[in-house]
Amino acid sequence: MRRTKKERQQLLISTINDNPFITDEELAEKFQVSVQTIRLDRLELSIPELRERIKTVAEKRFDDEVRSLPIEEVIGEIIDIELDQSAISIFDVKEEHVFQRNKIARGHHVFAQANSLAVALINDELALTAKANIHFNRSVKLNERVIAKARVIKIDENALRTYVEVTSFVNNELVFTGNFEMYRSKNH
Amino acid sequence: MRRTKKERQQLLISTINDNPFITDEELAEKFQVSVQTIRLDRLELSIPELRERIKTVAEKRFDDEVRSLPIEEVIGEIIDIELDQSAISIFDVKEEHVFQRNKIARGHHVFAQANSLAVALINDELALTAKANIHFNRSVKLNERVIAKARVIKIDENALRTYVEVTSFVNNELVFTGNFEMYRSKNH
DNA sequence: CGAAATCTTATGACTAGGTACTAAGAGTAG
DNA sequence: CTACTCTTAGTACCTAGTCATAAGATTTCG
Repeated sequence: MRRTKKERQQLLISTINDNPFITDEELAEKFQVSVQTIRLDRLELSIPELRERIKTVAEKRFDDEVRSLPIEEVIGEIIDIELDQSAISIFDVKEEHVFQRNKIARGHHVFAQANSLAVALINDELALTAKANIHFNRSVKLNERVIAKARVIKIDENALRTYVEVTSFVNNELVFTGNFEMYRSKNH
Repeated sequence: MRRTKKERQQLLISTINDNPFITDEELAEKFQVSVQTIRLDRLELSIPELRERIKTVAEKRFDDEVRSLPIEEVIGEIIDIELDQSAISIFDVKEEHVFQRNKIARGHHVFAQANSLAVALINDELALTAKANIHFNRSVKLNERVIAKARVIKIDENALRTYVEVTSFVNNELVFTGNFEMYRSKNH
């Protein structure tokens, strides 16, 4: 035995882990044992065969793609609204909204909450965002609840524009401010 | 012939495209032709076999993970990137991204593409949006393809800020511009 | 030391999901 | 009717395995 069985199996785990695309034959070559030994090792360690490993990696990617695509219709739940005046929504930050690495919410979700609240506030069937000036005051983390408050600042009947200010808080701490210039299709 | 060859092959392409995990046998069943016909079709269309397809999907995921930002955290598909310099992504507007009434893309999706591109561009493990100034020039509609181009304008080493400009186009027509002030954790 | 236990290797039969090639029948257009 | 395309069938072969059995090699223990 060049290495003990235990040593080899430990190495096998980490080897496959950082390259799931390796075949039993390559592993046998690498560890200078027979292919059968590698197969027994995999059996003992419950490591699936190459093709299954690849499939798992591929499926994971596929799931991620499907999951990351749709941002729901309205981001956050509107709990109070007075058209053309003010509105409030809450948004709970979950796993799917944060960067895996540091559990900080991706900016576009916080923006999306504010933006969709601004859209909802406009009493018009066609409300679009024309411009926005936004500011992320502090980062929002996993499991925090963001409360966004939107307020109409000005309505410009001629230019068909409505100006909305949105401020978002976590525990009364300001995390985001945004000034939205919204387009509307009809005079009010 | 239940369908013409052309029709079948077109359907084959899209079927495999949205489920690369389907076998020839399942395809044969689906199109009510023999397995051999499916194989001839794949040969003509240069569509690789199931295992190769799965492998490609898996490898793509693997490659992406190695890069500075995992793919599932990006809205749109990054097709070109030079860290700290420029990047390009494409985003196809689908049903789930538009207002039901008028089939216009919700602003936050266009923003999300631009914002996540700006994040990806920063060569740092912690890149966050601090501020943004955005402008929606014209509305984006269902089935349009948005091409976002991001460019680093300035890097402020002291303030740990990187300024990124993103311009998004549909058929060479400007639909969105955004100026992002990005926070980074480390000096470059 | 020798038997028992563990570890390693070999062998054979079988599998999925194919490729590559040959052959033949069906349907259609000129 | 012939020529051609399209479809189906069948064979041999491939990879990267599984599963089961058997036997050799090595280590451990009494």
